[in-house]
Amino acid sequence: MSSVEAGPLLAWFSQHRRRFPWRTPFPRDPYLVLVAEVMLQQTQASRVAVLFPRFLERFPTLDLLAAASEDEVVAAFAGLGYYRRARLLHRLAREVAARGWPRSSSELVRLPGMGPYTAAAVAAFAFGELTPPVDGNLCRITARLFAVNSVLRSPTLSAQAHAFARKLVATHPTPEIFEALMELGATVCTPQQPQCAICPWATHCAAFRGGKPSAFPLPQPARTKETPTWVALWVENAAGEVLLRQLTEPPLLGLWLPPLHRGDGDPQYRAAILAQEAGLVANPSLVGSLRHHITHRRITVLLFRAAPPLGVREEANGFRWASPSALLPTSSLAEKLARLAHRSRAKGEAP
DNA sequence: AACTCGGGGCC
DNA sequence: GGCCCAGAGTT
Repeated sequence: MSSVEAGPLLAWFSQHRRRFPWRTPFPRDPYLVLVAEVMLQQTQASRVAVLFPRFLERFPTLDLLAAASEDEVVAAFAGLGYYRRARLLHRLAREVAARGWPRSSSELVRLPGMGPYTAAAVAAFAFGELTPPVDGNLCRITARLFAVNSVLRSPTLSAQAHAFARKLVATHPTPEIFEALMELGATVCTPQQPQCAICPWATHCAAFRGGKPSAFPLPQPARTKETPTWVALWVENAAGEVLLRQLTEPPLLGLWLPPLHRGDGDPQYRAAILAQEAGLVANPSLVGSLRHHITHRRITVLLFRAAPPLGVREEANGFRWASPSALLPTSSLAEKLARLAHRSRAKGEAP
């Protein structure tokens, strides 16, 4: 590990640091660090930068988050994905509101939603602890610097990354080192086409000297991919409300969406089943399709439209009417479906 | 150790 | 298209 030193990294970071709303001076407000780090789990910073301010406006303090209902918290997470994070964040807020903040990573890691990475990050950025948060960036940098033949999230590579960061921070004892490492990984030592020409450590990097920096870490084993077809039913009443149903199993468990049929069979028949379950007599008609990706699934959604029931605003079991702006736990899929429904209506297709 | 869980950005 | 992202929980 030898000649790789923190100095060049910190010098580079001082010139190339990106501005993010959670990057306030150290030590940071633990609540801000918490929300940012949970959102950043498996989510690119540019994406979090869009939704982080909205969430903090909705829940400015940990006590307000703890006082909210779980559904309100999940609704504020809409569009971020991995909604289990929102539920765990809510549980965590209630524990901390009741008992106060643990200040060490070894205690933080026992809280819901806090794994080794997030606990170390909160401890470092909010409380000054110098235990390295080991994330994908640090692991990738470590794999390249030392030509480690491991896949990204293997225990062996994580251990080497932890040891490397610990040596670095020993010479410059500031949590800024950890943020600089992540920034280098996110903007220079990137997964594909790393920018070795501007890397402060290129001359010390085994992967760079070997000529193929992107060969490290080793590629992940291929995932099996599914390409299911879902059927969705769009029903809008005279008040402009849309019929929604809560999903009772993953994926998207607990979220409110237009009624979905996620089985197999003839699409028109599946749409008729949805209409029947919703207590509708109208015959659904196809209005269009869209693609949606979640984890290893590449989903085609066929959207059908059906007329609302006349008169009474009935809500069959598990269904409810809601205006598009209603604060319900939902997915970005809901917005895609709404856009498709309104496009098709604008083109004059039959309701 | 292997799976599951969203969604978007980037090639 | 395929790959990956400031991971954690469950089996």
